[in-house]
Formats: sequence, structure tokens, C-alpha cells
Amino acid sequence: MAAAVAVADAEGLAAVSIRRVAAELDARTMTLYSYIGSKEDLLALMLDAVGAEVLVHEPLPSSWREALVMIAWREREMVLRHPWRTDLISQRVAVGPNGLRHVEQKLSVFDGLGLDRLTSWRVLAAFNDYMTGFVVREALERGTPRSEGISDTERAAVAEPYIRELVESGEFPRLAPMIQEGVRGADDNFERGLNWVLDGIEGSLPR
Amino acid sequence: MAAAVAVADAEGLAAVSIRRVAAELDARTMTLYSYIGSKEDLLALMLDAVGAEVLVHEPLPSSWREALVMIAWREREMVLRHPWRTDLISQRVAVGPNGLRHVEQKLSVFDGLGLDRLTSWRVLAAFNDYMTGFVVREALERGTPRSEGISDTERAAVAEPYIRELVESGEFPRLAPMIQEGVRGADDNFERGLNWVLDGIEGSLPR
DNA sequence: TACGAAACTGATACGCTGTACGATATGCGA
DNA sequence: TCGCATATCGTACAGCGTATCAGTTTCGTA
Repeated sequence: MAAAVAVADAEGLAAVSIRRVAAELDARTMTLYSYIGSKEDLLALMLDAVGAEVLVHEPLPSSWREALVMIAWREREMVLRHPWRTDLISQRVAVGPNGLRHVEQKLSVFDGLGLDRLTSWRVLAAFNDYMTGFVVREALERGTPRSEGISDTERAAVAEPYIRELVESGEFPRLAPMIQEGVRGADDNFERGLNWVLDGIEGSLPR
Repeated sequence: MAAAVAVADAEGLAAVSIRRVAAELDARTMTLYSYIGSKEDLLALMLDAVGAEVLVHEPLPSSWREALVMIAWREREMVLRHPWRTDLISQRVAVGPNGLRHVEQKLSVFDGLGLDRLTSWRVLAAFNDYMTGFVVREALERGTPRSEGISDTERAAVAEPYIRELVESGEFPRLAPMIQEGVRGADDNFERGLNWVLDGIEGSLPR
């Protein structure tokens, strides 16, 4: 599992094949199947391993909002360390013990707020959905590590005439300038969006 | 492209192989390569095809909020028609003309609000991120069509002892009852979360 | 109408994937 | 030391994307 995570971190999830991971361990291919039932199992193990990294061990802030912000940053940082995590988000992979602990920890944030179960669930879902969307987009924009050996400058070179055409077509007066100048400050964008979501939630809470 | 979309709709994205799509068209495998450069191209075409479905052709509501809600519903409905869309969200697939038009349409919603470009971009990003997260989760919960022939009842049967163990372990006092009883009303959950996001945004807008 | 070029179709093959199967090697309890 | 469970391994199969090249059909122009 650690070997698989290492490969994924270094070369992306696509590089994680049974043969490759076995080679990394100086074992023959089929040897892995003594320990896992299928590749799906391996992916589930990888997911649970990195899931452990987002668990908060120190006491959470008593404010539900501060606690969620803390968890949010840990989640995002974990995904930045393991960008392949986002490739598995849309896949049905078994949730392991650390995944469950993580959900439970999030739910614990609402203790004492007097929320009914449906509302707790919805708050959690909205929070998770924003997080999912953000980290997926961020991972996409940063690009997978060593993605087909195409460097950023090469990519930009390919994109350039495409962008010029876009600007000159005049069909996208609002979009074109944004693409042209780019948007900086991922950290700020993350916080801004997160705060909008939390503001919205906070406004609907009983006080 | 239409053949590929049909296969994906019916059997999931995994069923879309060059050989399979060719067979669907009564053509030999390599024939497809007269029209597309690679499978990636085919996926980009599929994406742009369904992207056309979310474009709003009638005039958008003048209220930015109502306009975004309208677009949000169209996006979600499109994904429900083509759940494989979520499998491509974390993949670097080329954006086609319809994708660009869609972004431009979203940006047009902010016309006249006097937002600077950075703020417009952030509002759009937050909206998109929530949408992405929601539809990915919803598609996951609904399951891919014909996913390995495992029916819902079978799945529930497999999950049952797992859930019982979860409840009895006592380690997940908050999560366990939620899994046990489930949470209904995807439409309501969608609107609730969307409104939280929009509330948060609205609160920060100049008035 | 004839012809050259372009577009299309097709068979075959290569290297990759996950994994089923069966044979061998290893280590441990009796 | 024996017997057996466990671990390891080689081989093989079906599927994938697609490179190559040869054969065929279609079409624009002279």
C-alpha cells in the first residue's frame, strides 16, 4: 500500500498498476494477490491510508465554524500532497475505518448546536461538496505530476494560439480577458469560497 | 460521438471503448481513427455534446441569483441524464466550444453588478465547485447504470452486516444512525446547499 | 468520361492492463 | 523429520489504445 501511494504521488494514479507496484517491491506480479483481493482493494487501502492524514488528533476548536475551517485546510493539504486522491473521488471505492472516523469527526463538530439529523447531514453534505469541487478543480489546474512529460511552458505554448483565437472571435467578451490574464492566489480563492459557504450555513442556524 | 454517448448513457463510461463504439456503428475498429485522433478526442467530443444541453437559449432571468439557480438545475439534470459526465470531471479533457459558451453564459449573469474580474471569477468558482461536488456525490450514490450487474438489493444485502458492525462498535455514535436510516430527498438537499452558497455570496455583494 | 488524389476501410500486431490457474518454494507446528 | 498451510511465481487469456500498411471506394477536375 505504501509502495502504491509512493508511485501515485510521484507519477500519478495511472502509473499504479499491479505489475508496477510489485516491481517496486522486488516481487513478481501475482505475489501481490496474496495480500489483496483485487486492484480495487489496493485503491481502497491507498484511500484509507491518506484518509488518516486528515484526522485531527488535537482537540477541535469549540466553535463549529473554526473546527470546520481547520478540517477543510487539512483536507486540502492532504490532496495537494496526494493529487491522485481526486481521481478516485468519482469512483465507487470502499470506505475504510479512517474514512469513517473522518466523517464521524466532522459530525462531532455539530455537537451541542441542537441540529436535527437531517440538517446536520445537509450541512455536512454542502461542506463536503464544496470541498470536493474545489480540490478537484485545483488538482486539475495544477496538473498531475509528470503528466506525459508535457511541461507547463509547452502546454502554454500549445494553448496560446487557441487563446488568441478565443479573444479575437469576440464571442467570449467576458471569458477571454480572464483566461488571458489568469487568476492568482489559490489559497485566497479557497478561503473566500469556503467562507461564503460557511456564511450561508451560519445565517440559517438557530441562534 | 452520438454512438459513444449512447453507450455511455446505457452502460457507463467504462463500456466506451474504441472497439465497442466501432461495433455499434457496424465499422471495424480502426475506422474510427479516420474521424478522431485519439480516444481522448472522442471523450472531448462527448463532453462538448452534452455540454450543449445545459446552455440556456431563452433570456436569462435578470436577477443574477435566479439565473444561477436556473443554470444550476440544468447542469444537474444534464448530469442525471449522463451520469458518466462525473467520471470525466477529474480528467484533463479539452474544453470545446459549448463548454466555453457555457462559461461565458455564467459570467454574463454578473453583468451590471459592478463586480471586478477577480470577484466574478471567485463567485463563479465557488458556484462551480459546489455544483461539481454535489453532482459527483449524487452520481456516486445513485450508482452507474448497470454497474457490474449488482442490483441495489444485493448491494444492501452485502452492506447490512457491515452496517450492523458499525452501529454495534460504538465508535461512530453520530454516523451510525444516519447510515441506518438513510437520508432522502436529493432535490431538497440540492436546493438547500445551493441556497447556502448563494446566501453567502449575496451577503458579501455590494448593495 | 477518365484519371489521380484523397478519403475511407480493414487486418494484423505491439505493448500494456487485471487476474485466473496451477506449479513450486518456504516456513512452522506436531 | 514430516506434513501442511502459506507465499511466491510463470504462464496465459481477454481486453485495451493505437501504429502500420495495404486495399478499396469516392470525388474533383481535366
